[in-house]
Amino acid sequence: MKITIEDVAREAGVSITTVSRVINNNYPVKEETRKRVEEAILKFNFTPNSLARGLIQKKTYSIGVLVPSITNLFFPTVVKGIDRSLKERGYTVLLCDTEGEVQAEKAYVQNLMERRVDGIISIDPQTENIKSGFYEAITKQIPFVLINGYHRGIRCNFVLNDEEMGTIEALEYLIDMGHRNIVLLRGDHSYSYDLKEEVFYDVLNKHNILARKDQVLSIKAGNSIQTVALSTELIYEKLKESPRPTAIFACNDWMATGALYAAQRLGIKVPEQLSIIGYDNIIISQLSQPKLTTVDQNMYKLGQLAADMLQDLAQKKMKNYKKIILDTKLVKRDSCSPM
Amino acid sequence: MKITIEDVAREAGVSITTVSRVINNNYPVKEETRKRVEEAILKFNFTPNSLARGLIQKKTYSIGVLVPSITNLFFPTVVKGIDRSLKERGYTVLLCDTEGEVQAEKAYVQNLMERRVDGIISIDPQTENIKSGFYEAITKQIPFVLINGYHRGIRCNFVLNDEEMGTIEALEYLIDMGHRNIVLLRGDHSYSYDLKEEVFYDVLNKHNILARKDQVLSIKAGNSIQTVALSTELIYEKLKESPRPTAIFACNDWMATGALYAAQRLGIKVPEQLSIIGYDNIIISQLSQPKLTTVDQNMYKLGQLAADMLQDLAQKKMKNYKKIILDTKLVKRDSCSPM
DNA sequence: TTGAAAGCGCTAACAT
DNA sequence: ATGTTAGCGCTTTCAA
Repeated sequence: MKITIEDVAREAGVSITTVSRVINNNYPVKEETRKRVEEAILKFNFTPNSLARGLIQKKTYSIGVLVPSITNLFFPTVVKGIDRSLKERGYTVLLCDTEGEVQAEKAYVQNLMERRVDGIISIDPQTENIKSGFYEAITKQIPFVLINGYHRGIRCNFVLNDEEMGTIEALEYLIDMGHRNIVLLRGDHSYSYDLKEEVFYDVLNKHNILARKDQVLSIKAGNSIQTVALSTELIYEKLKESPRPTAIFACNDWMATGALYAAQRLGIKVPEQLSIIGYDNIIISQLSQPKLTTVDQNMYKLGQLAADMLQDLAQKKMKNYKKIILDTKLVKRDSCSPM
Repeated sequence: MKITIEDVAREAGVSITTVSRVINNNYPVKEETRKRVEEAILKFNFTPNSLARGLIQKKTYSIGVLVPSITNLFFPTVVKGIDRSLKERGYTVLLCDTEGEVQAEKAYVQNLMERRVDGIISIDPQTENIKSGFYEAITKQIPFVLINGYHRGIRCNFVLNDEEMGTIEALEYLIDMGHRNIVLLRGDHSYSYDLKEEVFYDVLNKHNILARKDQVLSIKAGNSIQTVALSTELIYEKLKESPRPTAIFACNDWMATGALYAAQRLGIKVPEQLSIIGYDNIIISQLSQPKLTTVDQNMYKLGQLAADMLQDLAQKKMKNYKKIILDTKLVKRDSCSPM
């Protein structure tokens, strides 16, 4: 049988109240009594039951984190940011890998609420669950923060990357270097890709560059190792065209890597004959040769800020819905050069 | 105020027991009554408190997972394996990132025990905590499984990679291809590196190849993006020697990538003039050109098996300490060739 | 400085 | 098929 506070109290010859006070160190206890209690705790190897405590205090010192997939290179860093920020305050993370499924996401949230977590963070949530009002409803029930994802007119707390600015900056960097024939490489469907494509047309227009539909290329699997091969093929064909594009803006670093390989296969020199720019600044962007110029999302900070916001929410420091928009940063490495 | 089972009972005009029965669906309830209860639950948006349930049932449907660092490319896949296996049974993962610190590891375990998790899995734990008997003690208190790490004569449950066999297979693959001047590239300190170095000497001896000390190269930061640059430098110098090594066995894929870059910088063709073999089969091994031949650790399966073992432990299906040793597999790609 | 007792929200005997 | 009641292990008034 598991040792309880009562066993300890009996052993030490005090009441359970006193034992509780020793454990929590929240009320005066005579030094001698404390010593006796501590000895009993050690003797029995007593481990307080935090379920019982949570039941009373209505606080579990745990928070739920939803991720589409923990094996995606993007998310572990965000989780780490959350973890580091929360750990200092004694919180533990319940990790929920939704596999990007709408239903799983909802089920996990329900599960977390039953577990009475003190808050929930959802990273890159399914657009459907945002638009349907599901997350708006959750926001009314529990401290809740969304990282990235669709957010137009949504009454939730967000920590966002400024994907718009990031995209603009990257494109104008290319344009400033004289590039006019720029290809946008994107994935199949996601709010983020749509946004970038919109911005792509806007920026080109603004600079009086004609943007043709066939400059936008889209691949199926957008965010995994397969993306590299798919991108390689698509860009390989594209680079055979004449006139040849002089720059490629890839919606993430996998795609950029694929584009790089396509160029190398064709003997096209990067960056001399072709500039490539990625997005996300995941670890592989530092691994290719040349290293990829890319847009840094500051994933770690994203997590940190979300965790901090959750704390504010829990302490009712926030009255309204808040959106924090985080600056992106163009990381200039070796895959871009002037015409 | 939070809704409780009592509010629901009152609303539905039944006892709390009946509500409990509807929620858990574990005793017969008249169809009409059930309907009334369900309506009340919906009306109040009632979410059962799993802390209260856990307190009674002495079961939380949660397990703790310790990782040295979730941003290390190796661990997310293991975690995913655990998660997938446990999710089916309704378990949730408490993720604990120890940053590879001995004390943090112990503190997390204590924390998890207070939370009354149903079991704990520790991935690549600190050798010190194994040798000190800390984990042996834990094993007596709660279902507990270690993934990898030191295990000689330790009374704990293990799921292990057969690093010994993996190393032998890799080295003999090189030797069979005629290589005699082989370099071992390893990290600073870790049980795993020591083991591989031991095996290295053994295998070379067995094949009557003289193994000199200066064929073993060691770098500080062994398992991150920095490893690449460090390995590049070290191997760059080594490859300038004469006679030049014809093959490199790297203790992980970061190191192998670094070695590959060193060769490329010197204009040495891989695999024609130099064979390189990695270890782990993390995602970057598929990204380099040529793709790396490497030893697959089957990280996903490692996680799955640990989760399964935990279940057996919880159901007392296991009487003794068990060690599962998982086969590694040599993944032949494009970085090795005969002399 | 310490203790007695109520109760957190639920499940599980036991009754009916 | 449903209800009554006794806890699960702890914290927190309230009293001494």
